[in-house]
Amino acid sequence: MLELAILGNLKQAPVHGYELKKRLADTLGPLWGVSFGSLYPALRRLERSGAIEVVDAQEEAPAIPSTGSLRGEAATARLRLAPKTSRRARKAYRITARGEALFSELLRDPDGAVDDRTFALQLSFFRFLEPTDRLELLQRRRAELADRLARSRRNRTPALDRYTRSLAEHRTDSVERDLAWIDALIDGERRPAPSTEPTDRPQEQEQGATA
Amino acid sequence: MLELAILGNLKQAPVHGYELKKRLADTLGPLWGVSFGSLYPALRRLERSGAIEVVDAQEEAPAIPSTGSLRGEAATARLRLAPKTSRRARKAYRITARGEALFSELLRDPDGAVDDRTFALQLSFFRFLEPTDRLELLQRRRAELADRLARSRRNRTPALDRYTRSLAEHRTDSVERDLAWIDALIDGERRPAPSTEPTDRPQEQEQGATA
DNA sequence: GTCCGATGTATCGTTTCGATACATCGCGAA
DNA sequence: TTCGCGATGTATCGAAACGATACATCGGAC
Repeated sequence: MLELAILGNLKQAPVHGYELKKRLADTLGPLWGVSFGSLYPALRRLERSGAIEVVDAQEEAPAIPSTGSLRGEAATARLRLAPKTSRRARKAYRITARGEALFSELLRDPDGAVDDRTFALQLSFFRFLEPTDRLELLQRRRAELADRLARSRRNRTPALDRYTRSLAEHRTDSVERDLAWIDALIDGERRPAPSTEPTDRPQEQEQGATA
Repeated sequence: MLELAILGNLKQAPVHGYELKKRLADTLGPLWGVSFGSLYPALRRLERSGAIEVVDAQEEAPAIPSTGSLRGEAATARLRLAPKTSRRARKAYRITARGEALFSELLRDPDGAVDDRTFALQLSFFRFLEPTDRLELLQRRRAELADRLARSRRNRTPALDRYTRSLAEHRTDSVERDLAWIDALIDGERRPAPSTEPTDRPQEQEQGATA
C-alpha cells in the first residue's frame, strides 16, 4: 500500500527517502505516519522487484543522461562525492517501466477502494486514470460506504451512555458525509469536464442504472 | 492499543475470543479490523503479564449479576444452555486487579488522545473516568485537532487537479467537524449532566457533579 | 446422512510502526 | 576556533497488527 504512494510520487520525479517522506506526509495529510521503518523496507522491496532503481543523486532535476550504466560497485558509487558542493550522500530512486505497470495496476485495483487510506491514495492519483476506471473506483467506494452505513444502522446497540451515543452518532454522520462527498465526485465525473483541467474525453459513460 | 479495548470489554464480564472480536467490531465501528491475528497474541500478552486470566468456560456468567440487565446477558444466556450438550471448548478471560490498574492507566494516558483510534476507545470508556480526566483527554484531543487544522491550512499546496483539491477540502472539513464535535463534548462536560440515561449501571456512577 | 455455515482457537508470513543509531551539514555562541 | 545543536539523510530493530489460513465442532437444512 505504501508501494502505490511511493510509485505515484516517483512518477513525477526521482527523489530520495527523506524528501519522499516529507512529500508523503503532506500528500496524505498530517495523519498517516509513514515512518522510515516502513518507508525504507518498502523501497528495498520495490527495488528488489525491479519497479524502481537507484539513480546516484546530487542533481536529480535536470541534465542527467539517462543511461549512466551503473557499474558494479554500488556501494562505493553510493559514497561518491560531488566535485565541490558535497551534499550528503543520497540515493534517489527512479521508477522503471515495470514500476509504471505496477503502479497502474495498484491504482486501478477496485479492492483498494475498500480501505480508507488506499482509496484516498487512489483518488489523489486519479489524474492518471481513464474516466471509466475512475467511475469504477468511485462506485466501489460508494458501495463500501453505503454498506458501512447500513451495518451501523442495523446494529443499533442502545448505547451505554452519552459518550458512546455521541461517538456512534458522530461516526454515522461522518460516513454520511463521506458518502455525500463521493456522490458529488461521481456526479462531477459524469458531467462534462469544466474547462480548467485536462480531463480528457468525457463522452464515455452509459452507467446510469443503480441508485 | 488493543490492550485497552480488550481490558475495557473484559471489565464488564468475562468473555472468550470469538465473542470479544464481535464486540470489538461493533464497539469500534465496522471499520477497524481486529483480526484474530492480533487479538489472540494480545490476549496471550495480557495473560503473560498477569492482567487477565483464563476462566475455564461454561460458567462465565456466574452468581454476581443480581442487579440484572447486563446488556450482554442475552448473549451469555445463550451460551449457558449447556447442561449436557458439551459446547466446544472455550477459554474465557477474566480481568484481574492488575488488569484493572493497567486499564485505568491506559485509559487515562493523555498521549492516547493523539491517535484517532485510541481516542475513540478512550471516549467509549469515559464512564470509567473522573470528570477531571475526561476534560484532560478532551482538551488534549482538541489541541491535536487544532494543530492538524493549522498545519493543513499553513501547508496550502496549490492542488494539482480537482481531485486532490477536493480531497484536501474534504479532509479539512472533516477535521473541522471533529473539532466542533469535541467542543460540544467539552461543553457538555462543563454543564450539569442531564439524567436521561436508560442503561445505567448504577455502581460506577457519581459523575453528576460539575463540582 | 451429509453438506454447510456459524462458532471457536490458533499460527504463519508480511507490513507497518515507533524508537533509535548512525553520520554529515550549516550555523551561531563560547 | 571549536563546540554544540538542529536539520538532513540512511538505515535497522523489536514489537504490533494484519490478512489468510488451518484446524476442529456444532446445529440445521436438504
